[in-house]
Amino acid sequence: MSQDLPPRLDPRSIEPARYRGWQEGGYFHVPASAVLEDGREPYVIVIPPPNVTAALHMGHGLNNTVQDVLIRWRRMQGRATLWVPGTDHAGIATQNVVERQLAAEGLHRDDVGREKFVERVWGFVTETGGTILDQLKAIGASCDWERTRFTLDDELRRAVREVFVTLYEQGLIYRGEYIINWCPRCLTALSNEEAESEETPGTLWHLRYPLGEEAWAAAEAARDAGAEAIGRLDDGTWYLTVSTTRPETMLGDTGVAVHPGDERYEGLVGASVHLPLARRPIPIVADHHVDPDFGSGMVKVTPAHDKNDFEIAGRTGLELVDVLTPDARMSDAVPEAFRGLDRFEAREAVLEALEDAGLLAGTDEHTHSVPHCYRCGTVVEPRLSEQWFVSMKPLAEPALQASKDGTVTFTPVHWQRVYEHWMENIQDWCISRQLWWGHRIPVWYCECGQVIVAREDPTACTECGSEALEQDPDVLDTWFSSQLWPFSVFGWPEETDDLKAFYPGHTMVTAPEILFFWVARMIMMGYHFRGEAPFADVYLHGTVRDIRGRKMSKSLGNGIDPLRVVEEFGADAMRFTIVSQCAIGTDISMDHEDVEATFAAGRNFANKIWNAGRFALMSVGDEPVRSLDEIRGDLAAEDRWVLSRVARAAEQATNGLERFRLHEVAEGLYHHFWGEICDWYLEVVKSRLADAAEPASREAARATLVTVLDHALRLLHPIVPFVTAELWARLPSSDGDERAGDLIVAPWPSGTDGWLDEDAEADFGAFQSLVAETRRLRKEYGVGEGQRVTIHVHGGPDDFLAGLSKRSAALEQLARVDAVESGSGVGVGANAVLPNGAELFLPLEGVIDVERERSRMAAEIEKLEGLLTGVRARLANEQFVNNAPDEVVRKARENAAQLEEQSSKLREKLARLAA
RNA sequence: GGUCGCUUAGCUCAGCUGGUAGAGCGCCACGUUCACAUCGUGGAUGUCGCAGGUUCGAGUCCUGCAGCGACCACCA
Repeated sequence: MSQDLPPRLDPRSIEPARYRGWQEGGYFHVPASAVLEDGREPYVIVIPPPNVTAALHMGHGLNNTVQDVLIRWRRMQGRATLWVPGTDHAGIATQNVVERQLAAEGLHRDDVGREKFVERVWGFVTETGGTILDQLKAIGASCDWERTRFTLDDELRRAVREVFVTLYEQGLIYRGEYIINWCPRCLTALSNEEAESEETPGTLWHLRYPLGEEAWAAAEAARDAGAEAIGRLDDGTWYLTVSTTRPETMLGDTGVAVHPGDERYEGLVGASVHLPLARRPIPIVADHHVDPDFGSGMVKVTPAHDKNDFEIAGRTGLELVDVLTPDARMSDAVPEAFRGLDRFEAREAVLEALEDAGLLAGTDEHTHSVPHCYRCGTVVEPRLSEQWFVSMKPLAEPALQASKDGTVTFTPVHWQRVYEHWMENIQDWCISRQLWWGHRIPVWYCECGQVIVAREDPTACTECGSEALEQDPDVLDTWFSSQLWPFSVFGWPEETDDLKAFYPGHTMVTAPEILFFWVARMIMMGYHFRGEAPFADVYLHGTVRDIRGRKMSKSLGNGIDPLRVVEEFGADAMRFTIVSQCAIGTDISMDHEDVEATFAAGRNFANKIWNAGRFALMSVGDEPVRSLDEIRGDLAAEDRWVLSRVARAAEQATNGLERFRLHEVAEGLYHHFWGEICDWYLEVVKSRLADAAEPASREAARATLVTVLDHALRLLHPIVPFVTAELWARLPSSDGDERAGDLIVAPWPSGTDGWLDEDAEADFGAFQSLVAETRRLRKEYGVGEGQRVTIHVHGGPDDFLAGLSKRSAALEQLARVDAVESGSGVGVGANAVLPNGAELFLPLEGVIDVERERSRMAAEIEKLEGLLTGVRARLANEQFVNNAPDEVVRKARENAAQLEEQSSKLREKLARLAA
């Protein structure tokens, strides 16, 4: 059966079928009873749910490969292993997609109305949503698909309601009018996390605000005391200077603030300022927030459009004037000339008007960070608005503690501090969104003024009995439902068996970008509603970047489609490539312009596994092999060596997986398999596997080879599941040791410590260096591959030479040595000293044409010397050294040094040949 | 502005608690005898960012400097 394996691995012909086999075998599914009744230890990962409309990209490839590696490993360890898949409804993102579709038809969401719009989104999501989960199957993700969840499932709606209402009842959710981040394009409030700041070079404009006459005397005194912000216009009016990066908001100024201790402006507090353009009087107030040392020490206060100003207003009683409409145009609160202007047009218009009035004092270059909507990139506007908030401080406490006492760990550990810093400075969370797609806020308003917050939709007012209830039009931030994911997927608030069995989970694998959006909030919710953290370890992997270090993205066109990679090179190749780059704390870089080069390592390795397996299967045949215990006495040194290496590989892999050092695991196993099993063991053991070989030795070799391959395939399976499973299924069984049905549930290698054999390792290591030195000498003296040689060995450990005689076949195979003789050897030849002290002599008389080799070398030396003489002559020429460009002289010197070295090496070689 | 990180072979990066510099890809040469040319064998290439310090010994620890980056906050 193994004979029909093709010499080249064709992933397409094995991967899909193998995956189907796993699914049909039910290997991905684990029932709660496995934990609750059978007492198996669970291992649970909940997937970071991709956006329901997303298409698989390399970021998902990375994220899910890592999860699958961990899942497969734990499953093999015998844990009741569960990976829960699902998707996120992704409020803004999904709504934007459908709105764009509507726009293509010339429609706006208002044209179709809320109900129809939501229907349409559902249609879209039902039709195209979830394809990403199918795409995950192509990369081998062993999720329990029977448990697939969607954040808008009825079950999860119930969880959201329960959490909202409970938090409300506990006073942790409240509604109020505050400055929030507003996206004028998405027309919704955003959380602080959703407003991404970006360093932007901009301008700081200095504006002059005329003072009321009653303040002129104080102004003059302030000016005389050195207050540069105070001045006098041509018409004699006294003014003060304030600065802003958003001049259009000056129309909404309702005051000017100074620091209460600022002596310069003491007499001005309480005075009035004539707000230009708006032609309103506004007062000067004192507030601690103002930094007297920054700028003029005077701040214009725009309470409806700035968070700090809003707080100043709250303390000083300044009015609130909202000068912007939701889509960021100037509102009716401003003079007619500006009404309806877009905020940026208004900026120009305001500046022009101020300039005309002689009230623009000047400008400065000013780089500051400007918040942008994380979904559409529009500049976010701080805006006064009535929204729902979660009071975070009380929730953060246990979640912070969990990090500090190690209940929850972070890898890389660096993120622990970032997490803690954020938790310590946590701010309330604005959770209402002015969208239609999402979890509707479970709050109803009655005309009598009653506010009803309820788990079930109410039919009548609890106060007046009226049935005319209006539900709050807003929906919740997407992350409000995502944060419940670790328990909502198990049916919470029902106390289900799943919940009992699988909560808390174990590992959270995700990207650092959503540490605050999601991870932190899951931990808080876990503590608040379940009394414990939803997972013990947070593994934060890097970002997938292109060769120039740019994040892969659709808009940059620098992405690599994982499905294309699977199609061309196989899922194993992609997984191995990803995992081998997965060093802790580093990003993954891939060249989108040379996809083949990027995945070559993985593809080649998968093919190597395939061929090594193919060869081993052919050599071993179908007959069952003995157990190792049975043939222990017949084991050759190389058998004991390779088993010892297997034991080390297993230990190293387990250790690496436990610490999320996936890159080390991949690299270690790669070397073990390719560098030890393929390059050495298979080559050494070839002759013993031949039909003509001595039977006891052959049986020992067969048993060892099957054991080694069995273990190697198990160790590699989490990373490259397909090719390993394909081969493993074909391994002959060993007597009295029935294999599990499929590699996916074969036991993870452990307890191989008994195979460690330092003597065997030292002994085989000496043999390896002998082979390596022999090969090197052959190459160096041009002894062709077809030419058999005799080598002489003497010195070194006593049994070294004796051991070699048993390996004549291996020496023949590895180094084309047909005889080993003891003693130092005589005549013309090459020699080398091995690390163990033994001396190796390779006679060359009669092997190569020594005279010809000598004259070839001599000729080469002559040629080098000729070149060297030329270069030296040039360097000796002062004119050349003085006049030629430095670069040229430097190169000549380097060249000379190089030639000298080459020539002296060759002379040495010639001398040895002569000896 | 605060915090943290990075700087090692042409490229992408490993190097845990200090002990003779590593991998993959790429490059050069040779090789198809029976697992694999998606292969084998051999080879070349590094003042481990710069400057000091601790040490018998520093890529690894300390200090300073330079360059790059991340996260957070934000003063108008």
